Amino acid sequence: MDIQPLLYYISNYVTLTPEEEDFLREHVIVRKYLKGQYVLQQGDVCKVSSFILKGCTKMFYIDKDGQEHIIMLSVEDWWTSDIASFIEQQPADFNIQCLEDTEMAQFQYSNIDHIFEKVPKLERLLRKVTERGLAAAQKRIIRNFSMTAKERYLYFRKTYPKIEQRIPQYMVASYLGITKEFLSKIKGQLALED
Amino acid sequence: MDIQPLLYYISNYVTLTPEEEDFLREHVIVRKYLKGQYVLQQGDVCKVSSFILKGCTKMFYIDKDGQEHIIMLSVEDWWTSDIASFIEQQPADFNIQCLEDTEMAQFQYSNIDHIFEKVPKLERLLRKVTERGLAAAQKRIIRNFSMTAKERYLYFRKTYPKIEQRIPQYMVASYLGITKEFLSKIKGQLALED
DNA sequence: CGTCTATTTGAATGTACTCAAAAGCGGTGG
DNA sequence: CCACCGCTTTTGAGTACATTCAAATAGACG
Repeated sequence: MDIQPLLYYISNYVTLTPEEEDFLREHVIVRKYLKGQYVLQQGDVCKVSSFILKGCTKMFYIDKDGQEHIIMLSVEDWWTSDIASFIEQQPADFNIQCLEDTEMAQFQYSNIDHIFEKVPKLERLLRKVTERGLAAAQKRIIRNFSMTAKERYLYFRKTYPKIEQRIPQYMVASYLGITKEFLSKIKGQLALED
Repeated sequence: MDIQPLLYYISNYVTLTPEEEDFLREHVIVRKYLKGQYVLQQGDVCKVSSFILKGCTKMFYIDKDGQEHIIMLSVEDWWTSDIASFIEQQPADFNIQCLEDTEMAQFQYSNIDHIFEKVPKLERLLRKVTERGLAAAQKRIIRNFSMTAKERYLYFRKTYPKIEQRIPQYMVASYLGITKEFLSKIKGQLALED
């Protein structure tokens, strides 16, 4: 598979010349992972920032009690990386694991400055993508503060209907910041209400 | 006051030539606000991204029950803007208000593309700052999921000791996502433990 | 069909919230 | 200097939302 979905995605932000597209093709790595494979493990340095061409991943954190907390669920046309580890090249706090067989286009830390220098439009792209990510993270913080678990679940279901169908329920619970048992009870309640 | 603190801050990320510094000086607005003044109000479009030269601000959201939730507390050398509103030029969900007399260096949406075109290093700067902001926001989401209110308060106190002293306790509570009453009880508990 | 994993259900518990009232604190004016 | 005002913090009782733990049920897959 080639990077067509990435090129199409990029065209929503900036317009690349054919030469720039070729340059990009030569400088990103297309890589396939199997379901269950780790793209990054807590403690390792995050060396790539990945665009998902096909498949699905979770980024999660294991806390001191051994509990898993999902920070982010990513599907096609989303990015995934432990950005703190990537920019500082320090050991990652987070894990990234594939929930399906997954194909990614990966930007490597080792040549990203070179890429940005040759094609400044890509730096613009990454800036804009990161800005959106930050805006989304801030709104998520607010939702976690101002909504009940039930409201957050309904929001999730409405906003990412496709994702809910692709992953087990206990992962949705983890993404929402609640236990799997409580999400089950919420769903039970909602079923009664209809 | 001039933009010296901004220039010094920038030097941690990129190295500007004297000409570029002059260009920057001519293209940012230095603006003073009094304590209590709003930099941005929910519903208005966020037209500037502000670097704090001196003072302190809160960015907050008023939910449907009229409750205030603080997303971000900013002091000297921090940025503040409703980034979602700024990048899309859509009505803001958030308010930004000064907690002290405050001076800011402001980048305007209307000429930011021009600034980035003339001094690409500034686009690099803003990309990096945004990346850090995103990394911090993700870690905050995780803290809210994996720590109790007491642990979050201790983390806040340890990480931002200066900020705690500058703002009323009920705002700290709002930033931590708890009620002012409960934070008071946590502090009572901690006082007993020593 | 059996095994493994995911989901549901229930009882007991805990963390944090609501509401109401009291106490503390800083500034202002008499 | 003290009395009062407004605002912030503290305290307490009752409650709500969500968790823990244990057990039962359901689903997926070989």
